Amino acid sequence: MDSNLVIYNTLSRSKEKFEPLHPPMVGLYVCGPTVYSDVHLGNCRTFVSFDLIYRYLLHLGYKVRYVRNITDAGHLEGDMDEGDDKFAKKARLEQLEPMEIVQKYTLGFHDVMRLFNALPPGIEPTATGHIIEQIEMVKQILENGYAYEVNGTVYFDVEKYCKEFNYTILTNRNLEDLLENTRELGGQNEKKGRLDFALWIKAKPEHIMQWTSPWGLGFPGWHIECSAMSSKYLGENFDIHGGGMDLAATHHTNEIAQSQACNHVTPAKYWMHTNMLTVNGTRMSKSKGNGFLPYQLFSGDHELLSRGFSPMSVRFFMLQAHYRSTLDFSNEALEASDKGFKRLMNAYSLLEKLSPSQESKNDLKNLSDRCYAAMNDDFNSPVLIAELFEAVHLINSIYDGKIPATQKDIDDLKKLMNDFVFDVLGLKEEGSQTDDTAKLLDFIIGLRTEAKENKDYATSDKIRIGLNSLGIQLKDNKEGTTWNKI
RNA sequence: GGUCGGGUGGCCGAGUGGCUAGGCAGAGGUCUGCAAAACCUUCUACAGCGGUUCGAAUCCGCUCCUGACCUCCA
Repeated sequence: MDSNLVIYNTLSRSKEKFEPLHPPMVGLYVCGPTVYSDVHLGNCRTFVSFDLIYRYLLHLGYKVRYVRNITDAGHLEGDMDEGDDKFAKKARLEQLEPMEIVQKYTLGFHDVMRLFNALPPGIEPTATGHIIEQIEMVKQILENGYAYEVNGTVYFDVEKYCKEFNYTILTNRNLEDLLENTRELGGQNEKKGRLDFALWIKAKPEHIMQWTSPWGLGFPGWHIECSAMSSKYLGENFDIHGGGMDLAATHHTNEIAQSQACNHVTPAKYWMHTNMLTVNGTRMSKSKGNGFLPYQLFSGDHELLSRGFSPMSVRFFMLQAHYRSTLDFSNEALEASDKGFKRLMNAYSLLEKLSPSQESKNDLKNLSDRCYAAMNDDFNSPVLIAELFEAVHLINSIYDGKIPATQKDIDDLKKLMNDFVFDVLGLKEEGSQTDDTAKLLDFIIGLRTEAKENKDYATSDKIRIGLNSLGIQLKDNKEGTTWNKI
């Protein structure tokens, strides 16, 4: 299990050789979605990025336990002192039970992940299913002296924590600046320090989601759920913790503090953060209202889109950028990716039709090595894709009879494409045709070939153009006519 | 205001001291009844100004522009 994988660790702000704590096991925790509305595309990018990471770790032979939570409780909205729960609020608006909201959007999230061909995590714990664990953790933090209770709410004592630990270790911010510049929250403030955050929040009587605790009826703070669930399933110290970059400064910073205060150990060895998806250079986010919903993208039902794009084209589009770079979203960029993706898949389908030669000068080992080198360099999928287009070029040339290839070359190419296109990048062929369609098309193509042989080009063009308008593209080659969906 | 990132050809995006990815689009050609596809060729950029160096898109400095976080967000 000695891979040459190098991972960028936010903790050190540098690339580090990946050495799991207990090889060949790898513990991977990713902050999942808050299920009070539809996932937007920015969320999807993060989960597609971690799907790539998960898939590559699996491909290398690691036994990965992948945990991704569902936040379905206690996620505060707006001012902390109001103690409003997002689920309860949305429920009032839609006249639904909070758990109906949770169920609806959890199912929607899973549907979208399936469309993007993202592997499901091994464990997908919910915050509401782990109230006891969260309470236990809060109790331990209180016992260790890093928290205090005020009127049924428990706060984490950041200033005390700072005396012993580096609170801003993830983002390297200056503590005094933070103290000076953090917005003073309005209303009567119960907190001792401005940076203190809630571990447990007292619920108002009308609050629907609430649980009994040693501090009365309430609900957990946002940050504690990830700490409780990651340590439950992966241990107090595990390999990789991931999430969107926007979580680093607050959520992950507080997770580290909670784990330190509770278990006296930093939770994860490697912290990985994926960058944002932007629209016209600005971050796509729920609060900005410029987020795309996945179904809008698939159907083309959005003012910025000229048409719909398939989930695999979008996945390919995302993978053409590195996970730590921002990716700007535009109709034009999607068109480009869509064509590139189809070209890649077309080359794959040609693999079955190649005829081998006795000799060749192809160096498939070298190409394969370059593919691994790309992925080993912090999961550099854009470089991997560039290498795969080398393979596309080679396959096309072999098919055209311009470059000879032995049967072994062809087998190696198949393995390369299967390994990287399907297993690692997680792409798949779309719109799989039924046998009936294929038979039908073979019949129609036969008619057209007859027409062509009779030089009845009016009929053959009519068939070609007609099929084209139905989304079937015909291609005349030396050996005959092939077709593919546009 | 503080912290951390960016600015790469028509577009998207890698690279991060010399070998100057890749995709899409554009141009020319081969093939073809036409078309498409494929192949070949071509177009060849690193915000600006200085500096270091034999050599810089890559390192350093300054300037300009821009993004994220600091407040719920992947």
